[in-house]
Amino acid sequence: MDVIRAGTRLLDTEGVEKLSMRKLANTLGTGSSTLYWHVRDKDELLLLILDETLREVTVPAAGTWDVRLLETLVRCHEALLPRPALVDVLWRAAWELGPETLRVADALTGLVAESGLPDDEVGDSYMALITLLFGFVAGERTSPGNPRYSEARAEGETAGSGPPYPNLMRYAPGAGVETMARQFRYAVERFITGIKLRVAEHERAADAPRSS
Amino acid sequence: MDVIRAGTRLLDTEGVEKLSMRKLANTLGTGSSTLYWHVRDKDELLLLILDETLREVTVPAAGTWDVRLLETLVRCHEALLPRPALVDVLWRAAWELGPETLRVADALTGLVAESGLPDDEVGDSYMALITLLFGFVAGERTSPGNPRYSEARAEGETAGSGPPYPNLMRYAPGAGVETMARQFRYAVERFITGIKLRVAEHERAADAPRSS
DNA sequence: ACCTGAACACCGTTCAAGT
DNA sequence: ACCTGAACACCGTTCAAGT
Repeated sequence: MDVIRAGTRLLDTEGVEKLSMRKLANTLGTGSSTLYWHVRDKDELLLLILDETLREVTVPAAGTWDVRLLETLVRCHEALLPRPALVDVLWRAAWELGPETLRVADALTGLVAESGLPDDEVGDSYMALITLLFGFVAGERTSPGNPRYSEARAEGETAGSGPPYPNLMRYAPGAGVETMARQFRYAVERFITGIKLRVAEHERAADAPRSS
Repeated sequence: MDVIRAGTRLLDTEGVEKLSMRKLANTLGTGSSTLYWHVRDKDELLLLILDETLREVTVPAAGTWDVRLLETLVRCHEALLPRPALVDVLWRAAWELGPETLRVADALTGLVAESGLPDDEVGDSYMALITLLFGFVAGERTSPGNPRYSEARAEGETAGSGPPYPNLMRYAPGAGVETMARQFRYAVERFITGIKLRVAEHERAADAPRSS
């Protein structure tokens, strides 16, 4: 009666919309009420699955903060991508998270702090980075490869007198999982660059405090 | 029988979890089946509400691309924040969006393109920015001010031998809507800085093509 | 300590039937 | 063209009762 293992398998094979307490109970050969002895409610079940999912995420020990930060975030992205529904748990649970989740969160915060950013900006940058992570994962919740873009493009072009949304037509990216991974990496890289420049700004202000 | 107006009011007064087709029909004094003559399904209803919500977002005409981009994103954030559930529509609908939504999306893409980024990076940067937008809005879906953090902090400190998650304890930001707005602005500012540095990199490579 | 059946209070959507 | 009632196929959760 390993509820979280069965739940994980159901999540992986069928997707979230199929993961109901009743269906889960069914695969275990019982009624749904039985589950509530093993787990407080559905939220707790998903939270436990989330924590198990993040167990595999290790934090590189060597290297500069920027590459370790990028690498850790990419590993989180890879871990969450097969189960994108779990980001909703992260958003919902706010602070009541499992130990593995908190471990990764703490490590990410520490890496951001290593950048040399002033203390009061570490939280903001951490927040921005996990928001990118959650957002890029969330975008995968309902798009299993979705090729709807080409339809939209075709529609736009047939509507005469030029495409009504020229910038979207011209620059809109494709879909696909390898694209998403690249886009996430690109986003984090640009943001980390932004952090570095911010740190340099602060250092310049500290070196020559009376020049401005 | 203005379904989208009634739906919007229900969404604003009661929240998404209360916005069901049955309850909405109830406030209109009919059965839920009646709604399906006016609207294809619940998704279309939310999509129409989303488009109406984004109508108020205007794009500043004057100024450099960076401040116009930041300002437009902040306006989107302000518009969506009272109805955070609508970001799920954006993620779900992929490309079948309303005209107002596409207008704003096209404007944002155009502003990113103005940065001077190479064409193949415009889409990636646009994606990153709307992911930040969606993510920061999504974070508000279930946290109406949530002050859970102080509890977690207290719990951590009483657990003896120092806090188990030192970085989280030290740098974790507070909650509150004014904080979220500031955090979003901070995130976009850092990312735009990252874009600028990227553009400079490309320009340097173009000016001295045989130096590397 | 663990499991059961039945019930409560909901959902979105469809569809034949009415006016 | 617009609305109705009844039904279908679901949800999460509770709770007295069993072993």
